Amino acid sequence: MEERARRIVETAVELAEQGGFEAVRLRDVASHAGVALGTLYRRFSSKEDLLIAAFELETFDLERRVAQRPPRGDTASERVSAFFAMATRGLLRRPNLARALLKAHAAGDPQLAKRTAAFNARLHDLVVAALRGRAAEAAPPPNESERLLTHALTRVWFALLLGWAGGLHGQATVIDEMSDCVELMVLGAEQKQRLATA
Amino acid sequence: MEERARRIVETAVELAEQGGFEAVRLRDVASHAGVALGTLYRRFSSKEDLLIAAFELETFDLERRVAQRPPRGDTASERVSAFFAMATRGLLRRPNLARALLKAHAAGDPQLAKRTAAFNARLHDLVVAALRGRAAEAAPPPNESERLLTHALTRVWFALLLGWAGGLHGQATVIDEMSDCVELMVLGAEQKQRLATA
DNA sequence: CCCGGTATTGAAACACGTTTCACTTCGGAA
DNA sequence: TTCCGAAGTGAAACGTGTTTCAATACCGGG
Repeated sequence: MEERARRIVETAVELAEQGGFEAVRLRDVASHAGVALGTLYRRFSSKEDLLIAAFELETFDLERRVAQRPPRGDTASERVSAFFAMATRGLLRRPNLARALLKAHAAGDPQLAKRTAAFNARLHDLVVAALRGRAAEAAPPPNESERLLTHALTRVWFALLLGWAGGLHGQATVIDEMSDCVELMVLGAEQKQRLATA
Repeated sequence: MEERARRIVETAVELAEQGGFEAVRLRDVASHAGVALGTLYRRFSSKEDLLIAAFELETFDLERRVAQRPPRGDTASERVSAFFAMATRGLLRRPNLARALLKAHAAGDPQLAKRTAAFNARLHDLVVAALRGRAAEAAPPPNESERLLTHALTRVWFALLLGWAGGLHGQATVIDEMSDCVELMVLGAEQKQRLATA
C-alpha cells in the first residue's frame, strides 16, 4: 500500500478508536490525512472498503503477534482456544475500533467479496497452524477435516464477535464460548476420524 | 403489533423483495403504507429496527412451517440438518429480502440487543426441538450440552448466511457446510458426554 | 358538546456517504 | 523546455436516513 493510502487508513483507525463507526466521517478522514475527498474515493470505493483495509492492517498485527508468540498447549484444543483468545483480546483491546471494523466486515458488500475471502483465508491459515501446533509457513495445505474445522470455528468466532459488538454479551463470553466450541468440534473431528478408519 | 405498524412492515418487506436493502427508502415505505414519515419513526426507531421487525415476521413463517412439518430423521444430526436446510431455503427463497434482513440483523445496533436476543432465543428453541425430535412446546429447558450445541450451530448458520449475502458462496454451500458442521458438533457432544460419564 | 392532550401530518432542515466537475499540479516523454 | 495525461484539489450537489416543528385530526373524560 503506498504512503498516501496508508495515511488515510491510519487516520480512519484513529477516528474509529475514538468514536467508532460513525466517528469515521469521510470528510474528516480526508482532511486529517491531508487529502481531498476525491482522492480518498480514488483509493477506496466506500467507507466499508476503507475500514476493511483497516481490518487488514490489524490482521497484520495479529499475524505478527502469533509469529512472535505462537499459541502454546499440549493438545490441539488448547492451542486453538489460546489462539482465539489471543485474537479476541487483541481485537477488543480497542472496542470502538473493533466495533467499527466488525460493522464494515459484516455489511458484506458483494463488491468486496474477494477481499473478504482473502481475509478469511489468512485467518484460516492461522487456525490451521494453531491446530497443528507449528508455524503456518511452508506447511502442506489443510485436509478436508482441517478445512471443515477451521471454517466452522472462524464462523463461530465471527458470530460471537458480532454478538459482542451488538451488546449481546461481553468479551469473556466470546472467549469462553469459543473455548467450549473448539473443544466440542475438535472432539467431533477426532471421533469422525476414528469412525472413518474403523 | 397493531394494524398500522403491520402495514408499515409489510410494505418494507415488499420493497425489500424487489430491490433489497437500498430499495427500502423510508419515504417510500411511509407513502406506500399511507402514513407520514414521522408516524413511521414513532413506531420504529430506525431502518434497522423496521427490518428486524420484518425479520421477526418471517420467523413466524418459519415457526409455522416447522410446526406443520417437523424436520424428520432417525438421528439428531439428520433432524437438525434438515431443520437448517428448511430454514435456509425458506429465507433464501426471496434473496433480496433475505439480504436486506440479514444486513439489518448484522448491523447489530446495541439499542436493539434485547430484540436480537429474543430473536435468537426463538431460533434456539427450534433447534433444540429438532435435536430432541419433538415439538418445542412444553419441553424442559435445554441442558448445558444442548445450549452449547444450539448456540454454536446458530452462530455457524448466521455466519454462513452472511457469507452468502456477501457473495462469498451460494445457497448450496450454506446447506452443505451446515450439515457437515452439525454432524461434527453432534458427534463431539456425544463423545463429550461419553467421556464425562466414564 | 367541549376540552385537553396525544397522535398524525406535511414539509422543511440536517448530516453524511457519495458523485460530479472545472481547475490545478505533477511527472515523465518528446 | 514543452506538452500531455493522470492524479489531486476544492467546492458544490445529490440522495437518503433522521430530526424537527407548526398545524391539524382524533378521542376519551368532564
